[in-house]
Amino acid sequence: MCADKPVVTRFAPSPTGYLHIGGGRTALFNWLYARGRGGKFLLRIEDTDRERSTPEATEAILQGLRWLGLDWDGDAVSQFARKDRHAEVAHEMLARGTAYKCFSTAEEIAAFRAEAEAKGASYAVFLSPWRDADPATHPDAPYAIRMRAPRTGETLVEDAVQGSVRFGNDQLDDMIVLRSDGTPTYMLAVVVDDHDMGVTHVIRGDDHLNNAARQQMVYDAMGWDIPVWAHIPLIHGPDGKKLSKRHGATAVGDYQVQGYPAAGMRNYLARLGWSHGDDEFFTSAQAMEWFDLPGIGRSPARLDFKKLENICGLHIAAGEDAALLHEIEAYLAAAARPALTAAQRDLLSRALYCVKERAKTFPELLEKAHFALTSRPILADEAAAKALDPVSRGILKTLTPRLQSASWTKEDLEPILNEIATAHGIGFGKLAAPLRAALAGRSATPSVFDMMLVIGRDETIARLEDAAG
RNA sequence: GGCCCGUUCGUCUAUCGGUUAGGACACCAGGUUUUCAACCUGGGAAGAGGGGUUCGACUCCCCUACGGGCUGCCA
Repeated sequence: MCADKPVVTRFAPSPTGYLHIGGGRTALFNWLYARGRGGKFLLRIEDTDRERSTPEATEAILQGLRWLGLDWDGDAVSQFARKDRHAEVAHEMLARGTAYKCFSTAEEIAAFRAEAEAKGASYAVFLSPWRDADPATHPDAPYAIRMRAPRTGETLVEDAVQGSVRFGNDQLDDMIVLRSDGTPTYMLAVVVDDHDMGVTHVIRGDDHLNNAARQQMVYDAMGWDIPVWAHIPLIHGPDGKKLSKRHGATAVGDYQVQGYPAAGMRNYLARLGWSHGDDEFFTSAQAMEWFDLPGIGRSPARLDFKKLENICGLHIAAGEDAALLHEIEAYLAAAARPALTAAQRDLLSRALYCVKERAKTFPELLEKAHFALTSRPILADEAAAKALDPVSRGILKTLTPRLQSASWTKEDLEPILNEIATAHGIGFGKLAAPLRAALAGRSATPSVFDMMLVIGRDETIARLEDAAG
């Protein structure tokens, strides 16, 4: 264990697709843990599978991390680029006698497994005949390097989340560390890289819990310190099944396109499988301060979009205007929606105060801010059009002259509108509906006063005259 | 098949042997209201099942059921 050294964590995705939301949470946990302790958060791209790894996928992953605001220290490490070092370690294991050359072919192994299965064997651990072979009998043929794993006893994995987990060594085979083509396997590469990168805490999905036992054997074989393990449960879909495409958004990028704020995403994801008492709504700074391994739960969590939206709404409402504007523009670009014009940008920033508390996502915020972003003539949607009946239009007509001379403050506008309503024997609500329709072309908008203040007197009067006809 | 992990309201979770099992989201009913959002009040809602251990188990142990993971010259 190396618990007292400065913390170094890492996120190690394989670039075979987009950044999965579960991967995003794993990255978040590593980031929080390191950042909260003044440690380092490293990124390593596990691209040793040349068939499936693509540069596009790598870029998609980096993009997802950037959007989530998870910054890593130094440059992302390419695992593939380190293959010579992996091979070097494999040969060192050979020299130490903790690994051996295995000349069994893939066909022989497949045949062994088929036979074992046919006999209904309880397990099919392949025992290489070369483990104890005399080197003099080695053929002049390609060979894989297998680790000489202990055959008896057990391997104890001390996990910060799962507790002490024991594995019978008879369940673990002599895994291959270097393939016959000289390339390293994942089991070797992770260990070598984590060791060389000085990783002290391995926080990853619990699908790797079993792997930890075998990886420990490599650490032992090389005499290296074993990191603190923390295997976190996977995220499931709303139905409790493993999260897959049919659940909708599985990629981090999908959430950006749907307009969720990154701060809300971090908050929600942090709360999924981790808790700090009853705290639900918090900033990333607080999360860094609070995040700890014992707070991580042991059972898989389901995605709950309603709660995600709720948390996101709170973050939008609490957001600082300039930052929100920035993020909204990034959202527009990501969602391939038209960018804001300079005028729209200005209007939106003035409207933010009255729309940010009423939206859970950016598209919703934009819809609420429609009155500020649109321009004459205002097209009323179906519901709004109904509010503009002849009677209402007549009332609007009597309103405009009164607005010409009003000082443009809520204090002054409020009595005027109330007077008009009373004069026509209607409640304020009956007046607000056509006003909303005339000003925004919508039936759900911010307060009519706020809209008037944001777009100003001239625009207000022009829109009312348009609607009054 | 074998090995490993998990199981508290619908969902996320608190509880680390003694609580009327708490909070949040969602839901329902009221309230406020200028629509939406927000907000306020109230409500229903949980320890998978069975054995132990203990004065006392959600909490510790065992079994079963269910869910998940691993079992590759993939990562």
